[in-house]
Amino acid sequence: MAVDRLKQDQYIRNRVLLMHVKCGMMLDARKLFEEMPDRNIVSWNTILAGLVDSGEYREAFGLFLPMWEEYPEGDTRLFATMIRASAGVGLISVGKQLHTCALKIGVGEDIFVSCTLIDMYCKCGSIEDAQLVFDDMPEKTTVGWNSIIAGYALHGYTEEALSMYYEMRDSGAVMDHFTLSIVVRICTRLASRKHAKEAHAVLIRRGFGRDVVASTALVDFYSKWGRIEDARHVFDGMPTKNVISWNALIHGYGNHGRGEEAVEIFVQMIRRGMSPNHVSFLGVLAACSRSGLSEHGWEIFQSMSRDHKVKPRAMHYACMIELLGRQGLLDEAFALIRSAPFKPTLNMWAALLTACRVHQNFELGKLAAEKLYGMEPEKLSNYIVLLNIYNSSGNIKEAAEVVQALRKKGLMMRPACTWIDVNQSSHCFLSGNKSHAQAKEIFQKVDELMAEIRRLGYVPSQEKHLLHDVDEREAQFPFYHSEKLAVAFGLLNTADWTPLEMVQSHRMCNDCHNAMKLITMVSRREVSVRDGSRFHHMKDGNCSCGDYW
DNA sequence: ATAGTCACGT
Repeated sequence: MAVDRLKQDQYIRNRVLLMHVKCGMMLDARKLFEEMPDRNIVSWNTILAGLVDSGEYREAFGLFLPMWEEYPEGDTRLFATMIRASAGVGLISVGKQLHTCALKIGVGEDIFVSCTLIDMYCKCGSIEDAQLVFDDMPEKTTVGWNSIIAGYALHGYTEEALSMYYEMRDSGAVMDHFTLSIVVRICTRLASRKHAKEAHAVLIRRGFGRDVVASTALVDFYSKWGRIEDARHVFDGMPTKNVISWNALIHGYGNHGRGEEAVEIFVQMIRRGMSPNHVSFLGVLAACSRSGLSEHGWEIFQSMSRDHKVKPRAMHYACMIELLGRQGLLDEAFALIRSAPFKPTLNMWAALLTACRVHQNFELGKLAAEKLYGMEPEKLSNYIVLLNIYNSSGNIKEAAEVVQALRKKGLMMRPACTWIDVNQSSHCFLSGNKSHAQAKEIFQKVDELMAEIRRLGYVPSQEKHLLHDVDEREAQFPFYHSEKLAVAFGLLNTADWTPLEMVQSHRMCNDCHNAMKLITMVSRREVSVRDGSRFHHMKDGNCSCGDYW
């Protein structure tokens, strides 16, 4: 009788512990755990999982050995949790050791352990080890597939990730809302709408249309692929929305140059009682800057810490610097940099540099560029920014020196590339590259287009662009930049009036931007170009970016 | 009774 009572108490104490853990009340949870007279394996696992969930990895590792001493036969839950902790700290050596131990004591084959191992190896950078674990799984479970697919996507192996998804589908494995969320994210990074539409259809058919995460992924997808109305439609149909959903839509409107709507959504979000986070502010401030809504921008910037307890970070400052920069208020922008309550960051200098590039202020621009160069000489993007200003100001000698320095450090520069979706398949173009089957026609078409737009007053730039082509000398001039090849290819292979949609790895150069706008006039086509951070919707000779990018 | 995989920004 008394034993039953004790057991019952232990059960209740574990439930109370779990409740605290699930509510994130880790201080109380730890206290409860330490004061427990009768800890069992469940108590240990509960507290450990809680610590890992809240990112307290050090504390979790501190409990690992004491627990193992108490239960030397090992436990699958314990190992799954600790492997998750090593993914959290990003230490593959720790994860490997746990993997070895798990195998030794015979819990390494467990499905949960295998799945966390796959995830851990992916997050720690070894997709090969993850693949080995996956291959060894006697039965490929849904979570196993999800983890390996997400891993490939995480590492930028987008095509591989997509083909693994189809492999999963064909294997008869059950797909869940996790799978489809991952696939939508993969589609977001691919130059094809076909797969995403299919994923969207599967999602609805399988009854995951109401899932917050999958729907948010769709909102992001449609907005990144130029279908902001579709994004809005998905968003409006979501029964529950969280901060991330709102943020996706705010960023979507901002990226489409529709600042008023971004602000409207932002205001609505607050009205509905949702607390904006730093990502929300990033989106709405960037939107204000791009649409020239400087008053809204300043008001929101000031409301951050005043009303919402969100401290402006460097990127928020960078947005405001951009906002000033667009208005040509370069000195004010410089003053804002100096007034920041922290050391100015790269992004802030980069924003100033862009403003200087557009407004042709090379003096301040050079200062910004040198700041950047000095701050993180090992970082590739700094060289690119510096290269940009040298390219833009025609300083080919300095640009070449930057490229030299870059090579010396062994930093790899990826060639500029543009994808275009034509007749449901995606084509990739590299600047100056003649390997495409239609290369001859394409180059000819570019020449024709250039001649046509010259009549509209286009003057080809004489600048050289080392960013585009480090190795191919003949393509150093911007005539055959990847975006020009892609647009020529699109015009050749689609019916009149078909809008052209392209994605590229890099920011368009001035010359391409100019040429592209004029091409929309001579060809009577709409062209949209997306780079890493914005859309250019071009029509009748104008661009949605307002010539500032 | 306790465990694993997903979505927004840089």
